[in-house]
Amino acid sequence: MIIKIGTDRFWVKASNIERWAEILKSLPKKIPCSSKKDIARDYLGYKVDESGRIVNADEVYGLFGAEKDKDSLTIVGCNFIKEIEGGYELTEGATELVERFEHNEEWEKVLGSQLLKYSIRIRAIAYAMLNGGYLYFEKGYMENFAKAYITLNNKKFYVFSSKPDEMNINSLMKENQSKILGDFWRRELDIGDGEEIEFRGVNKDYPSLGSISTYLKIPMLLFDYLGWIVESEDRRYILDKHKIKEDAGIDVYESLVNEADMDDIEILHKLIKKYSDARGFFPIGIVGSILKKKVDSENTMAEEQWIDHYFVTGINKGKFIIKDHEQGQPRHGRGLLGKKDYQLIKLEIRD
DNA sequence: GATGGCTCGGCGAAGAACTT
DNA sequence: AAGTTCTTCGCCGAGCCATC
Repeated sequence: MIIKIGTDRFWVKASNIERWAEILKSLPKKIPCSSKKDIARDYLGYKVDESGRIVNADEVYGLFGAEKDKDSLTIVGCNFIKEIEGGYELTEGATELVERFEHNEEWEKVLGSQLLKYSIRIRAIAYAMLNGGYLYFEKGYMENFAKAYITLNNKKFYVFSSKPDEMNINSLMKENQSKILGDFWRRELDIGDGEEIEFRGVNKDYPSLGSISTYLKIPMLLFDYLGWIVESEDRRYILDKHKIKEDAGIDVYESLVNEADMDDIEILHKLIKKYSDARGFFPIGIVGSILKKKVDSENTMAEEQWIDHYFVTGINKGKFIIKDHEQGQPRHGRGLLGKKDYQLIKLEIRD
């Protein structure tokens, strides 16, 4: 599947982070109209020039999501507004943003989270900064974008550079295309887990690099404002894993982090989510077995012992609290410490 | 296959910041 | 002060797609 990537466009003034929330607030949930231009002109009061183009169009176009045409697929923006029969509608993310904005309830986090979910270039940068890479600014955060780079796997990516012959953001986006596309777009676009994808430009093979630093500095400022950016050592900046997990949500975090870089607790969270029933009970034998294979496979301790040891140690340290337990079916495997009535566990994990 | 409208993004000018 | 690099801004040519 070839996915075309349009230029990432955000609100125009970097410091004006309310702009998108304000725009979305003024739109109805369902917008009957025939084009983006109509939304800009009829609902938002933008001027349109004599040849029919929206004046100052950047911040409008960035709000839209993916567009499927006959045989091409283009991601044009952050998926706040999407096309439906007879017009457009606000997405879940947009509705939540507006709601939180109206009550002034940490709406900035919702905005940041949406960018992490849907902006491909932002996902590429966040991916690098969460998986062992760091962003280097010679003179301090957001100083001199042209010289800033991200180091990942011993390679330097000049992610804000518009020079096509440098290692730029397009090179970074190629590093792990599948992960960078992410589950959110996958679900939205109905692209299977195994399906190969490739990012292309809208008009050319490579996505546009024009004014890339102007555009990308806008979310970089938002992330700093949210406290997501930390300086790890001399001018090397990374994303704060805990804050991203807390503020943007565990799903967003996991969609950006390689399993190899997750710790046992993160993987445990993931497994519990996958294997638990609606009440939150999960089969400890099954989850424990997968967990051992993922985080401690070379340990020669017998699996049953390992599982008991892992959970009992956690309980004794206060990291895990058993909220409830019950007997399961034979298919649920062995219970904790071999006890039948501890086959299914409901666990609280304290980070 | 041709037409026309709608976007996209390239480009260049001008402004800002930094060097020499 | 003049040159140089970095950044922003906005115009408009041209590519893309829908429609006929």
